[in-house]
Amino acid sequence: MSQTVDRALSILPLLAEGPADLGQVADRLGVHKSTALRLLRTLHQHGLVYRQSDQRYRLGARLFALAQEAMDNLDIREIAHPHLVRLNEQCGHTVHLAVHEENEVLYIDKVESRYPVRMYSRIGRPVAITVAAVAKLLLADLPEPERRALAQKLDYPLYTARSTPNAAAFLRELEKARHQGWATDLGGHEESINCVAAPVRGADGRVVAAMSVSAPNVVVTADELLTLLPLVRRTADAISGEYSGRTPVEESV
Amino acid sequence: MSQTVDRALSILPLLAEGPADLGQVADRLGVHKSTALRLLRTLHQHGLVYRQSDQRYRLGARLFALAQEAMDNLDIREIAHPHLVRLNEQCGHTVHLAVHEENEVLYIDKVESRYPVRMYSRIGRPVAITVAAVAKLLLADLPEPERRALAQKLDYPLYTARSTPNAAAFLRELEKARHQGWATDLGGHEESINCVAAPVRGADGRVVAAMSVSAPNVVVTADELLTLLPLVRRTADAISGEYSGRTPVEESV
DNA sequence: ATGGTCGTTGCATACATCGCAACGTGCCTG
DNA sequence: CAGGCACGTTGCGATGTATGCAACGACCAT
Repeated sequence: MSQTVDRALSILPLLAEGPADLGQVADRLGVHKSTALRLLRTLHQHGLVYRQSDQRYRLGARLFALAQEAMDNLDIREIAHPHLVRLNEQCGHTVHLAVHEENEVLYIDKVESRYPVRMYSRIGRPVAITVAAVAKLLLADLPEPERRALAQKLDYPLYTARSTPNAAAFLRELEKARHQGWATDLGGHEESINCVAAPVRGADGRVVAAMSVSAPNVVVTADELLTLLPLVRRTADAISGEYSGRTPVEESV
Repeated sequence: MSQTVDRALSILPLLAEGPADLGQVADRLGVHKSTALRLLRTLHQHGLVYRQSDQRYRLGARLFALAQEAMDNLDIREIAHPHLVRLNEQCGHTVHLAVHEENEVLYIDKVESRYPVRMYSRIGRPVAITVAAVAKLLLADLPEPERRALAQKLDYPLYTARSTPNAAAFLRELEKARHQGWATDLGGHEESINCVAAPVRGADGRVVAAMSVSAPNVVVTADELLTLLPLVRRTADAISGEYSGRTPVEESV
């Protein structure tokens, strides 16, 4: 809608691929160098890009701060977190919390028992939307026409032999998740990883987030993981209750 | 430099404070509603802002993805990470990695033994620049005039009685760090927390990052923590060697 | 019903952005 | 060492674009 801003913002994903110099930026934007320079300078002033010692530009530090603050503003995360921790203590497996936004599903929290160190590598990253259990729950709650439209637009990469192959299969998965009130991903993303997920609902009953427990085959079989389903659902319901204000934030009675 | 982009980008920190509606954004920008609307729409198209169900705007998901990718592009982090983990295994305390950028110092990695879950709450956040041990090392490496100029510009909040009180004291701290080749923060940020830090240098000898080990008084005294200094310095030197290409990425012989 | 608030649209004007061309600087080459 | 090349930078005039206005429509509360 606004040409100048549009161009300026297009620089960001471009720099996300790696540092670039003025000429490269100008070329890829299809504008004159002087134009690119002015845009980059403005981005620089706001800290969104950084000029490293070799004069090339890369994404700047302010992005981190903004992303942080954006997270802090997601109150669902704050409410859910202690529940996720408790669930993790009970079952020992990796616990995820995800939300849906603009045709993307992304993890906004994660508690991992075994490899705590690698946490940050996933939070904030878009999820494999066609196979992840949490994605199925979040998208299943969309109005039917939107669901169909989205299903058509998506790609269906075959991560494994059990990945959702196409739109029709995906819509069936969503329908199933919708009726069950929970969902699974059995080796659809990575061969040896299974997930069980349950939805978190707001006061109006709409799904606002989804949480899942994931574990590799070598630790527990898919069947064993499914025995955790009641626990996962109870946890999700507890979060729902607190989020929608039904459960007046009590100190765990 | 570019009015339109400048205005658009000013919206981001504004929304970082919390969701806002069109009118609020327009007011705080000092522009007409229709102008703010177009800017917000452009930001929206790029996923930087999100319109929640109550029609208010907040920061969007793309910010997470961008911040992620920005991190991935910091190759110092990738190189350093295994070293941080090893150090953490050896001493058990929290290990930080920080860089300096645009008069800010920020953590870009952290390994924490006891509370892995809260990791994300700090990575990406600016550091208390006047007291943190890593900040002293990073800023000590600046050319003298820049150092003075920066020291004057800073605020010196008294987090504790041992916080650096003013520019003069800060410059003395930097000088000390410069000569020693390491630095400490003994209760300058939080009364009961001590840190020991060492610099990571590039091929040209300039400080490109700094790492630290932090521990609360109740676990180890400041003196005990200081006994870790040789280990911390060795680790930092190992990272320096690998980063500057001196140590050809060997599989730990 | 009705006043008020808020988001949205079309439009004419003013102004900010754009591309151009020229300059400066550093680097490599002949 | 001179010359050429590549790159970032600056000033400027023409054009296109962003701007604010005013009017509309939806929604809520009184």
